[in-house]
Amino acid sequence: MSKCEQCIVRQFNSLKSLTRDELVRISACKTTKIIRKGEVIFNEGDKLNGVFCIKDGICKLSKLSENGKDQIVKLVVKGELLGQRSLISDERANLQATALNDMEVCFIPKEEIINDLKKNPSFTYDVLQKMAHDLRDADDIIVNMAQKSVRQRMAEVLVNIHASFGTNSDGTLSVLLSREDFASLVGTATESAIRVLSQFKKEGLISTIGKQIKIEDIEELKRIE
Amino acid sequence: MSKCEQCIVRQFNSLKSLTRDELVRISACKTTKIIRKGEVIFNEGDKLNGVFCIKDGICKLSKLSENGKDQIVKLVVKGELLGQRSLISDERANLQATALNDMEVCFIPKEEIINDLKKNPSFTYDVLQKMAHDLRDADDIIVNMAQKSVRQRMAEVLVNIHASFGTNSDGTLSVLLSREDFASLVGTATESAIRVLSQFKKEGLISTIGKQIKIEDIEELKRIE
DNA sequence: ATATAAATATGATATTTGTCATGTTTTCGT
DNA sequence: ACGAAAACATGACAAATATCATATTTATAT
Repeated sequence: MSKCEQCIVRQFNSLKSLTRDELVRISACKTTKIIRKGEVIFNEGDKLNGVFCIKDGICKLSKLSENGKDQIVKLVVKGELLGQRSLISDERANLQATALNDMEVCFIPKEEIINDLKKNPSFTYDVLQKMAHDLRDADDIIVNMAQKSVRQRMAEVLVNIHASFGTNSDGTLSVLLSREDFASLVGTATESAIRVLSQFKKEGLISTIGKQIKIEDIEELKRIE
Repeated sequence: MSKCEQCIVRQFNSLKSLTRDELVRISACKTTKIIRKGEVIFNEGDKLNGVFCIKDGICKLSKLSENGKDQIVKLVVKGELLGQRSLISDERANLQATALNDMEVCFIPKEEIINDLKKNPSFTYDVLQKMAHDLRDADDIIVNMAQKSVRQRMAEVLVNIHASFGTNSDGTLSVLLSREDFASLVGTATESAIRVLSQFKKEGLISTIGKQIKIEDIEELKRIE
């Protein structure tokens, strides 16, 4: 099995602040899992007994609303940790995590990592900074959801995905989402999401290759505010 | 000047995890301010050189959207800290803080507290737990904003204010908000907020004494989901 | 390869919400 | 106590969005 000390993914998340000894210990008890596209990593209400370090792939964090629709709260990619909020609050998961493509994740048991959180201040501070950043993002999303139109939110979602996750060699967005996922990110009905995307296409802001989306005029998309 | 070591408010926030020595040091350099209702404590984009500990009163954290409307993200009351997120991220304030009634706050300079944050793991862990909790709340608000109607959101706002901040002796909500503030919490136009509140009144879910609101049927309000 | 299911797309219509206009009530400074 | 300003309230209408119906295209299992 691969070792955490040598894992490049670590550089992108808070685990980089662990000491060599801590890493060796964690490496010894972690388990690696392959998760197929569409599989649920954990569900709302699940008791998480540790955190997941995403070695490869991407997933969505979503929550089911009373109206029966799923709302995506965040996309989490290779390099990031999953489940740390629940671990820290010592609560059951508030969100569901679902793989958007095939993933490879390492599971680190709670007991191993919670100790480091309480003893290694630079690790804790790193996790704290990450969470402060997530909170800022969440606040901004609240304002957008409350004050912007579906068209504006869709434009922002496209720009953000482009900025955060980049493109394939043909210029299409590297994260492949269904129209339903787009709707769930924007917070609208699937039909409305499809309509807005069709409109963007007509206006030459995006183009499509199959279900892949390519951004053609990012400046104009950013101007939709 | 009053001393942090003896301040009861401390028990309600992360400062409770500081050692006696740390408290004495902080107490010596803090400054106490009176802030009048309606006054801005800090603005979006301000560089915060410390955190505020709210000794008395309540304020709103809001953000101006491009459409010119303010969105309230959170209400912060007596006992809580203000500005900790910006401090940790080392960024300018993302939100504006405005007093909703007369307040008394203590300002603790950044240099004094950041050191404790990096050296005292139990303090850091406490701040981390607080932030994890805020993040969960924010995620839930995102889902509500995206998926629920104005009527549902208003009902939730009323129930939450009732639960979090309680009532006066006559049963009216202890936090007095303008209709505009209600609109800004719900994420809707002021007129729409007024209309929904009028409707609730007609239905006997709430009653009003002047601009004070009294919840008459909380179970039915909770059922509006 | 083909049947079947799922995802995408679009029109018609209903519902929700925002905007503008206007009137009433409350608050506040002098 | 009084007048001006702000906050509250409500109607009429416009705009945004959801819902339902129904094609069409694409993916999937056998």
